[in-house]
Amino acid sequence: MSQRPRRATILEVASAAGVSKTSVSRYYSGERDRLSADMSRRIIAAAERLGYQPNPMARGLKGGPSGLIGMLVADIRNPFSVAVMHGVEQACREQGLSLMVCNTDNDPEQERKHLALLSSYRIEGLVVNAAGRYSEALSQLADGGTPVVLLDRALAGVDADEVGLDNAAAVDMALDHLIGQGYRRLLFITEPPAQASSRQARLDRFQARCAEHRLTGETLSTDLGDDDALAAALDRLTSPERDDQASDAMGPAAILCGNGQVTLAMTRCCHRRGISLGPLGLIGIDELDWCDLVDPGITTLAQPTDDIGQAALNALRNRPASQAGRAPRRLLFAPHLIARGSTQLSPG
Amino acid sequence: MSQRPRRATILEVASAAGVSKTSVSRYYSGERDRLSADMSRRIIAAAERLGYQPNPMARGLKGGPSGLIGMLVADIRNPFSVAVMHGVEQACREQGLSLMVCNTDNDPEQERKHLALLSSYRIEGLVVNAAGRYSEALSQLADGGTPVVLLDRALAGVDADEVGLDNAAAVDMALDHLIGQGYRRLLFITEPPAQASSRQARLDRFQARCAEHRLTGETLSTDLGDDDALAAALDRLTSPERDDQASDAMGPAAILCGNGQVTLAMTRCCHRRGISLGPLGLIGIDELDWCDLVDPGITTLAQPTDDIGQAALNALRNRPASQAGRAPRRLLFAPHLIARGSTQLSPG
DNA sequence: TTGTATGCGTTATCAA
DNA sequence: TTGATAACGCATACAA
Repeated sequence: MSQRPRRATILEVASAAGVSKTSVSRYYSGERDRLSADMSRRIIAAAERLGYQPNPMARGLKGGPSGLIGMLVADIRNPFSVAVMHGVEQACREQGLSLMVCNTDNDPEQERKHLALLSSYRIEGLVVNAAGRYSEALSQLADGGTPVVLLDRALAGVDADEVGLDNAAAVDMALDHLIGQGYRRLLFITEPPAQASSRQARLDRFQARCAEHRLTGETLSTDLGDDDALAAALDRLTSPERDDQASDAMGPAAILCGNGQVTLAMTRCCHRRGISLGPLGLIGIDELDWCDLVDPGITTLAQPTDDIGQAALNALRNRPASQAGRAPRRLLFAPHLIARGSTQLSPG
Repeated sequence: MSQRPRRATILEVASAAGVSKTSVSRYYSGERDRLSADMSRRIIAAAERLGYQPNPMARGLKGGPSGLIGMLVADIRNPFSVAVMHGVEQACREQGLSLMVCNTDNDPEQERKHLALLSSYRIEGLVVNAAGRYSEALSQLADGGTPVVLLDRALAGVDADEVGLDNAAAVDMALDHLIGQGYRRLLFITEPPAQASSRQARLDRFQARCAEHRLTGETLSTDLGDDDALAAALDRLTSPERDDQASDAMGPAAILCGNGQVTLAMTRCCHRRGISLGPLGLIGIDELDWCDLVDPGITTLAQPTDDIGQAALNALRNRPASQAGRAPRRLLFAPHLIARGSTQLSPG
């Protein structure tokens, strides 16, 4: 409709209200109490009429607060990431902040670009859940004073707090549950650990605890791309034809899936091969929509994603002014066991 | 590490390189060919050393291209939205654009805020998948010349193209499939149609086609909040105790779920009540991770989400300069039927 | 081919 | 309590 739909500027509002632009600026900078009632009235009237809204770019140029939080997500299609993002978002809303999300799709180049963008938009904080490599750009941002929180991964050389799952506790819970249910031969499956510290942490803990308990604890690292690797591991676990000893004597077998993606891939693999769960144990880290729906129900360790998201934003905001030399904080959350049929040896 | 981690400015690069800032600006504005080799070399060296990167805010202030595409998502936890977002993102990457995503969580206030933000960041286009109400802010943005594409919903009064599923074709496919499989009593379940035009379109088509075929075609609109509504509808459909006529004579019953969320809720409802699918038909619009995993497999109509995402970005970019009076384009995509056990009357 | 000067919309500093 | 003016970092018309 309108011929000149360009957004009104502070100057236009000022002249329309018959005041100086400084006053208008003050009004929008939260110094309303320092303006006379009459002035406030005229400003708001003019602004209303012109549909004025301060331009964040110009604002940002001057260095004022942007009210912007950024979030970098490695894989937007991972339900866990989305769930946490939702938590961050809720927290932002409560504090009147806006959240901008960039998906890097595990592409370092994208990560760099998005980082540069967010940084130049003067975000007041950044939640990062990106590829686990060291990032020069990220480090620069953190050194530049922008609070950074690492989500679900640690990154050496970057001055940032960490928020995520208590991986050791999670693995312990999984193992205790499996052992308590009578499983004795364990297999841990993970996506490549090099890409995320949490994967490595879970893997390490798994191996340590298995050794402690003197249990057979094998591990498989795969990118889930080829079903064959999963199938092979499955065969090894389920077929009792082993050289060393009679595996039956060693008791039933169970799989611990390192995250939701693995749980999906593994469940699918079992489903295809007609392997029924329960007799073969299956427990996964991360709760998913469908875990109560597929056959005996998939036992999971649910992460408190909302809490994690909230904590991430809090860590961003409550950070002590002087960071120098301070050891990064680590906010770890315990998971919640949801026991279902897939870890029940005999159908209840 | 660095004491003065503030990002380097064009001026600093210029003086470090011993040239004027204009030349540096030119270098970064794609006019490198108009600079002498020597100058280019010095500029890039200085920029490299200082880690210089142009400030998009300052750039944006002047009105240059921002290389930014915005996307508004109503519910980030909806896998369909995420899948489309991924498509948009891929397309952006190919064109060297950055995508910023804001989740409105179906909150009009959030939508308004995010819209204002994106708009002020001079986005070159906006993909909107938000609540289906008319939005003054959105309309203003579109009138202001920013290309807008409506995703999966129409919005009267907004000058924008539409991209999404061919809802009529989808419902037709579903109905043809169900009827072909022998189902005769049909129930369509949708989330509140008022919130999204696509829901209404699917509902309308369902009713029209059922009338055409002289089939019992009931509908249920629910927000999925209470399981009871679903359960009641289920009972009505499955229990043959009806007043009008012997329902058995009318043949087997099937449910068409209006989207993925409905499919999930309905599958869960059936699962809880021990109703086996197949004998009760179930088909859902939207393919989901777990559809091949739960009991007989859930038949779905998969949307070509990547194509839709691509098309959305294309619509944004290839838009004729003068929009005035032009009827909005409508880019509709046909779904792809994935037949599974849930629409097979007798187990194959 | 290179440089100078000006303006983009806002906030901050200072003066009134 | 208010206003004039100088930055902020960059692009661009214009001059050299």
